[in-house]
Amino acid sequence: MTPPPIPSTITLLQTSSLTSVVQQELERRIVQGELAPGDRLIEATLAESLGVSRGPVREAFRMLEQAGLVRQEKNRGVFVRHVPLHEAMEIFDLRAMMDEAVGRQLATTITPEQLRQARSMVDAMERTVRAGDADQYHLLNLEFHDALVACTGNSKLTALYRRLINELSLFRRINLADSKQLPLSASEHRAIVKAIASGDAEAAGRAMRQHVLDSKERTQRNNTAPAAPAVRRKVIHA
Amino acid sequence: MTPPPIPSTITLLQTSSLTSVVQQELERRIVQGELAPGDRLIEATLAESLGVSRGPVREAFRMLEQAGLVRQEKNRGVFVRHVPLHEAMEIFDLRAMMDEAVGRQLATTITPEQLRQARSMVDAMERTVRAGDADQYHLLNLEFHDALVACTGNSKLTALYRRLINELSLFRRINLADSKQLPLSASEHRAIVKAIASGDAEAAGRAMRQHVLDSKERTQRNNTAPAAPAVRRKVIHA
DNA sequence: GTTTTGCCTATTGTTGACAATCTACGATCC
DNA sequence: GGATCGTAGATTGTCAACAATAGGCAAAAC
Repeated sequence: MTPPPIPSTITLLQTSSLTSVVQQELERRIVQGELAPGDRLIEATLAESLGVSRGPVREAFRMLEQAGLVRQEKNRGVFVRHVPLHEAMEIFDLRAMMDEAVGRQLATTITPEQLRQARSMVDAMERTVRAGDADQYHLLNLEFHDALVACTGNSKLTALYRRLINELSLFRRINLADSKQLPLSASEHRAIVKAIASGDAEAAGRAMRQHVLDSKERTQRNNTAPAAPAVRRKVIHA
Repeated sequence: MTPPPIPSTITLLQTSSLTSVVQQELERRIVQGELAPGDRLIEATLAESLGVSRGPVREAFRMLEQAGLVRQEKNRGVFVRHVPLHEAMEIFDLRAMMDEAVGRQLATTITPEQLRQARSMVDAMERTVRAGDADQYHLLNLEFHDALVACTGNSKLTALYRRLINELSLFRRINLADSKQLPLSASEHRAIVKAIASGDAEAAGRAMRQHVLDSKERTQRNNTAPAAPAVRRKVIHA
């Protein structure tokens, strides 16, 4: 009778359990930085603030743990995970691997429509560079890479890629990169799209791989103690 | 007073919650095939048979869901996941990617001890080939590749790799491969170790990649309908 | 003054009960 | 005979209560 009974409401009730809602909300808070690495998540507090009981919260914790966003210590609690530098480096290596494969594949399989979208995203990034808006650039950068991965149609790859990006967001000073380096990053994006458009798989793969490894390099440098000349700091192991 | 209070017992109690035990047990049953794709897991039944309440079972379900081993339909239940051919192919592509990177890296970083172990595993596999024990070969094969990945020291990579292998075990007829092909697979392993030992990164990467892609190819062939000569089947999209 | 010991509180681990939903089966109607 | 509806049983979703553990604080011992 009611033509469009707002199917979104139906699917919402069919798919959304309290657990999944809590999981998504916590994931959002963690990835966006509202909850910082090391923060402790208290079941009862969260449950009350979200208006649910502890059960769904605990189940959401178990999901986030598998996703690598929190760490659970028995009888002690749940903490937002701390991603150390060396693990961030590992993740960059994995990204380099994946993005190289993405570039290679897209060089031969990308559609005109996808190419058009990629170009418009690069355009948008160049505009934010000129505007000097580093935060916005960071967002567009994530979207750009995510879109390219999604273009491959490999859902497994896409899912794993997104997880890695999520985890990487737990690494502290990831992109306080000087705004000096934005133009460089943007031009690399331009080159990537060009290589893909040219249909040269090897070149596209190389461009993607190198872009990620450059990003890794920059992160490495920005997070390595400048090491005061003659003084060596005491190293504290976690 | 008690000299060795069996520290394993202590760590066991410190780390093991009912949830984690249930999770491990279910994972074992699924990966080893005791629970087959499509099987329904009933909370109350499992809880009773394992001697726990439904809470820990539900939490374990949530973990297994994130690991890709089960699928949860709201209000309908939890089912062992069905990995369709196309997804298995995606996983093989991811493995090809990862193993190529593993080969490249190990060519320059493998230690003499690790090399010795790899060789002894290849020896063992060749013995099972001569004995015609396909099941045992399959096990050793998994161990061999797992060991190589672990040798890289990249824990993130290792964890993801293991997850993919786990999921792949949900793909039905994965290795009913004719025992005719075992010698071929074994000789490829020999070649891989040789390439790694030679220190030639490119060659080692190629050998690993090709080995996985061959495996993918064989799986593809074994699972594609023989296609009655002149008749073309209607394709059903999921 | 320092260390040890024993409580006390906050929080997590686990359980059982209740409410909501789905599935199957049989009765009713056409 | 076939389709629709309604009811019953089984199963999941959610909750609140109980048990067990960890961490802090104060009193006692030295």
